[in-house]
Amino acid sequence: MSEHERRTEIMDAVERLLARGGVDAVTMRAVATEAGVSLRLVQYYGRTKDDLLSSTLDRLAERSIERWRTRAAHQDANPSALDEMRVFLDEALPTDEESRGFHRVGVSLEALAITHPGTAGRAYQRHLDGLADHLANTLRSRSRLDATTARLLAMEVMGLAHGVGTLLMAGRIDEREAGALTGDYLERLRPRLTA
Amino acid sequence: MSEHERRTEIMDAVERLLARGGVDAVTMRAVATEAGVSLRLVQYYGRTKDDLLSSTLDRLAERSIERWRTRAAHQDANPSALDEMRVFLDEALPTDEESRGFHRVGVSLEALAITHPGTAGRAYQRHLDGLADHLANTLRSRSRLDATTARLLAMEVMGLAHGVGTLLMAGRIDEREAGALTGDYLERLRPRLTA
DNA sequence: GCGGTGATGATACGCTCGTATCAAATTTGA
DNA sequence: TCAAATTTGATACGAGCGTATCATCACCGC
Repeated sequence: MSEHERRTEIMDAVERLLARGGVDAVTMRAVATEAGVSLRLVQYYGRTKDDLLSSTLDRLAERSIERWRTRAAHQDANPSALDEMRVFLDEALPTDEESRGFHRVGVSLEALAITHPGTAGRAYQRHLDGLADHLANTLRSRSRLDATTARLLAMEVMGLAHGVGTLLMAGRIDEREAGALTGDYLERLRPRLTA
Repeated sequence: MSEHERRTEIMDAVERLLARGGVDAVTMRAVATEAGVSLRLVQYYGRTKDDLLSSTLDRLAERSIERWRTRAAHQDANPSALDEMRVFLDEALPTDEESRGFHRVGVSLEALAITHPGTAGRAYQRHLDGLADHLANTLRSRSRLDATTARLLAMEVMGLAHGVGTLLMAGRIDEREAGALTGDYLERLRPRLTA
């Protein structure tokens, strides 16, 4: 097996552990077991735990942007800004096991970024920045918002998605309520995007 | 010193540690050092770590509701629903060190609730429920929203506050931008609350 | 005065963690 | 082909954790 494949396999194991139990579940030994290799191997490819975590997180950040972009591409050929926001919110809300795993990663990463602003925390900030750029660019190209307003609105939608996602996962609202909530939110947003 | 005072002092130490470094920073030994007592004493009053954490978190949840309510009481004698939401968002956003500590607690608690739905996680859910009830009641008494809509809007505002707070603490937006963001959000909300 | 009951302190145990060490196996290049 | 380099494996080490144990101290009704 090539070096790159091995490394990919190990990072896959890290991702699965992250999605299942958050950042606490990622120990060198757990990664080894999950990947079906020895502890030494995890050390060999990941050098240190921080290295392993932050490279995995970088890969995950790229994937989360890609995920939303490809989903948007499956929509209408020329979706409105409101449509794009709707797709983003639908995609971001943890309604199936995969996106719940995604949200679990995001939340434990968020905690890491805020309480231990080190290597891994920086990966979360890159994640947020990448997502915000994409959202803001989308808004600008599909509405008449200026750059500043678009960026702020992108942040608002991201914040809402994160917060409502947490309420959903904590069982404070159910999936139907989350849909009604975002639907109403988007209706209030409509005049701002079509003006 | 009475039993109750000792217990209070130890819970205070837990709160300070929580605000400073999140839930990871709360170890039995760290609590002992922070409170200036011996490890044995922390065990004596807190029985087990889970007990200590969840009782401290319950106290904190009550305090967070109280905090917002007293702040709202300092406003106009008869504030509108929109005013109340504005006060809540201002209060919830982590703009000073105290509210940043609060947010740090909330975030690491959120992670705990989602990845380890045990004793401590349930305290977070009580926190959310208490806050949501208060917000929804406020909305109902000061607008014409029906109970269902009011509850959903309360959830939306809570979610937004949490998400935007995280963006603020992660340094993705600054305080001025957060103010502009919530200001714009509330303006869009106005017709819904005054209709 | 004093025995007993709760409060306090010092220390130990068993576990898991990240990381280091050392040896064996495998691949590689001239 | 064979020595050097790379890759894999088993195990050890020291630190920090939650918790348990055991001895001492202080108070208080009698």
